[in-house]
Amino acid sequence: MSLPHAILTALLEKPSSGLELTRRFDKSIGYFWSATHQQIYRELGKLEAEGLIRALPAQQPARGQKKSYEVLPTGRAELTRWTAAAQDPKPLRDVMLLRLRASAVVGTEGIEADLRRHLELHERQLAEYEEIEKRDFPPGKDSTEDRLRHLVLRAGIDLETFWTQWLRHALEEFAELP
Amino acid sequence: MSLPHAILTALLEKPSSGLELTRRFDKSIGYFWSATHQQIYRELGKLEAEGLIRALPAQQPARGQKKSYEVLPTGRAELTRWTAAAQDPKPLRDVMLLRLRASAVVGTEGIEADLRRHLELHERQLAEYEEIEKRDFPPGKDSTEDRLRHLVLRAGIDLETFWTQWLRHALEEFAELP
DNA sequence: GTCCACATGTAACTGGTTACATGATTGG
DNA sequence: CCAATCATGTAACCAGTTACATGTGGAC
Repeated sequence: MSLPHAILTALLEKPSSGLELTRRFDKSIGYFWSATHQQIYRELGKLEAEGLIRALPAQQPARGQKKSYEVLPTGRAELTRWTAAAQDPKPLRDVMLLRLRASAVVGTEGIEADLRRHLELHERQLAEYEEIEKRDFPPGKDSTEDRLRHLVLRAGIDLETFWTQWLRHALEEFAELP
Repeated sequence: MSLPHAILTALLEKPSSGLELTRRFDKSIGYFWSATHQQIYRELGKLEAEGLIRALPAQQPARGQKKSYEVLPTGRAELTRWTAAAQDPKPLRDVMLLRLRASAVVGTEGIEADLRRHLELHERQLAEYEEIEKRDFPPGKDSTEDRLRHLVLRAGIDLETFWTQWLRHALEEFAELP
């Protein structure tokens, strides 16, 4: 039950239409909560039906016509409640680790190339995050909002750093394998 | 499509019944691919229907009777194929980061306590992993299988280390917030 | 007028979660 | 014989994914 709250957050930052939301998810929020346009439209419908958001009065009708939404007070209240409520961290689920474990049983043939490819992907992601940090959080800016957003970006940077380091370590191990 | 391969791996390590698998998932493999007994039974049924595993001939019938499975050659081949095949890393999805981002909009009331709780949980998990490392991977043991399994455990340790450090950093930031 | 990009949606499917049902075995 | 535990399973639901459908408006 997190997608509706991701949408509420995005809409509070700026009222938007479904496609605008999709685009913004591809950027900032999507870095830690991705969503496709189908998911977003479905969820917008539900949120409107529940009275947490409403369509901005402009062009009403349906297909092909842009429809923007804004958050209602009940929606803000729900987001506030959800943000403060305790939630357990989800257990890790990682395919590469599973494959590595499987390779201990069926052999390591072929997996090394994909480890290398993943390393490249994570290096690219890390570079992108560091670019954003340089652009959006130069030293000195420190409103509460900025500090919180910077903290989230920091998690992304540190996570990608972890992966690149671990993947390099893994590749070294592979180089030594008989 | 990873649960069947997680099960194949576990069954190759040791033929087991559904409940035994569930227990072993709660330990080793479940640390990076968790599954409930319902999922496991469903998947065992599918794998048997596809001819990748078979029930060990012992007691046949149904409810209440233990039923153990072993992997057939086709199953091993499928696992080998899957392990070597390239797969893209899944984009990150983390609720706590989303909540932090939301708190930049609706206020930080209440979230700090849960950050603290998560820190404790991750510290406990880290301690557990380090215990396993001390027990199962003392310096010197280094068969290929051991090295691969150690590599996977290392990822768990480094990930939990990342989370504890990041959460401590986050709590320090909160302490400084106006 | 036709094509393409923009924009909103529907439908079917897959995988994971939650709640519950049922039979077998064993210790008291 | 009864309760607890072991063991296998069903059903309903929810969220995310994939494929496709439909309408609008502007560029050429």
